[in-house]
Amino acid sequence: MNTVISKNNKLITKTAAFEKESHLSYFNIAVSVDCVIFGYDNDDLKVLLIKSDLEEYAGLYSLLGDLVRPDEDLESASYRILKQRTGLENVYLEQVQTFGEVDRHPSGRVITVAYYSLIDIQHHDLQVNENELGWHSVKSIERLAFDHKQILDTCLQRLRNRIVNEPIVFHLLPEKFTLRELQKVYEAILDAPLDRRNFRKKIAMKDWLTDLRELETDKPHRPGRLYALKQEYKSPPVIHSPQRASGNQSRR
Amino acid sequence: MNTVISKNNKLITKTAAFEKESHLSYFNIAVSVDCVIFGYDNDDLKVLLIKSDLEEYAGLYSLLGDLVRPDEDLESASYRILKQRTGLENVYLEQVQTFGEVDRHPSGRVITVAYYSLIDIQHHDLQVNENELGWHSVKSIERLAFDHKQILDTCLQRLRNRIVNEPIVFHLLPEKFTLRELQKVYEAILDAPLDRRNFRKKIAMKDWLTDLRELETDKPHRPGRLYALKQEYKSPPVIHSPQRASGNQSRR
DNA sequence: TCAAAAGTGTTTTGTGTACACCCATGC
DNA sequence: GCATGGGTGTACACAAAACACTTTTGA
Repeated sequence: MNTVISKNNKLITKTAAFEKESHLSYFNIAVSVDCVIFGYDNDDLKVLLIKSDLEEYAGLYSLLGDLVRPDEDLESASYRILKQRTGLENVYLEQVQTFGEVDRHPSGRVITVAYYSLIDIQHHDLQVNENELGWHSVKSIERLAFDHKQILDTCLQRLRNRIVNEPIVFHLLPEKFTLRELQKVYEAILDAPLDRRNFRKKIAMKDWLTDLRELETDKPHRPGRLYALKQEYKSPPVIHSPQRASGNQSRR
Repeated sequence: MNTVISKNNKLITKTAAFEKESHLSYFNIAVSVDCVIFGYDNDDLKVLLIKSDLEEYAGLYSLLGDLVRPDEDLESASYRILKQRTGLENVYLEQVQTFGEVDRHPSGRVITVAYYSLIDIQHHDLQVNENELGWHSVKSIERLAFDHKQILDTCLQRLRNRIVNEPIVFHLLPEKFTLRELQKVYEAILDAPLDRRNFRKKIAMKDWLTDLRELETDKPHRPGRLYALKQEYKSPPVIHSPQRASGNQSRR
């Protein structure tokens, strides 16, 4: 934005300071971030929710979010929430969409920037159950506080689109995993069964994995090979969620 | 729609009221929308820009944007800008991403929600040139005020992804058009040449068009057939930009 | 020896891509 | 009759999808 149109439509050059003064009255919209924190456990895609503390939504759960502070970036706010709630620092985070309907929040005008995040549910040291914070099966969720059901649906759809071409589901898994485990993650996210041979072929083509030449243990059946994501794809978390083209472009 | 919540609104419980009070100091982030308004003319993708009126960015152009008012939705703000600047009301609009770095705006903390829009450049009745408002070839743009170059790039990437599967480029064209004109729009957006026969085959497969059984006129060569987008795809503008799956899903 | 899952290939179908010739029109 | 773009089909390569049997392990 540059600009408010002056009444007489003249081009007025002004300093930023002046502009700030003249628009102080607009500075009364709050900005929050809401994080859809996905985890995977027991062949099931989960999301981290907390009991809403607003009476308007008594009994309903909501996503984890907080107001953005004036001196913090949107991503920083999301990482702050993730750290607070899960104790994790290096997580995958992607901005999805901003929800800003006038009446979406009963406390006043709050627009919220939605992020989703993928974490290894086994691996965090979070304070689940404190404040009725806990994991919920995504499929079973029917209502949430605010417009959070819509936000969840939007983020889930984005996740489904992303996993096809981007090596990100690995954030949900431990370091070492079998192809069966990987397939089950995909099936849980897509909520659809996949053909085993075709799945393995497709994953092999992506060339994302290293064969660790180890076998899983303590399974009551033939053990599977263990794989890990190749180092080059273990990128640091995405700081500024980029647009990704649907094909063809370079990889860092 | 309710607007700003009054201080003594009964619906606000202690908790909500307390939350608002305790966070009043956070209510000083401004929210803006910025619109990347695309047009198509002379085989070239254009974007509508205005000379920045901030001294910090003297001489640079910027996107069209404005602060969001406390009582207006994000989309409403975008439509307001579009109406103001182009006179058009029923335009295609899609939310893309929100940019919120602390220091992205010299006037203070302003986070901005980026939208892109597609309009028929011939058809609007806009006040171009007033305030140095005008169309610029997207390819030629090297710098913009603020982070607007990044916003433009992000929106362009989104547009490129969308046009493959969604019948939206038609918003850039007049009602009737030939397949050559359509192909040129795709080439301009994708910035790549396309094979004519393959292009026609692909468009035919989409089944988006009606053959009007008319020919273009006044061309110094064999006239092409005129087509129009099928009525069922002439959807009203997208109010709340949805997530679209990348494949496989049903078509209305 | 049984239960459970691992591992593996071939065929068919559809899609993407490369490529060349004749046709209709205005000038 | 020539310049300009309109209109069309085929062959190949590759990816997606359907589909079944043998192997390995622990209990």
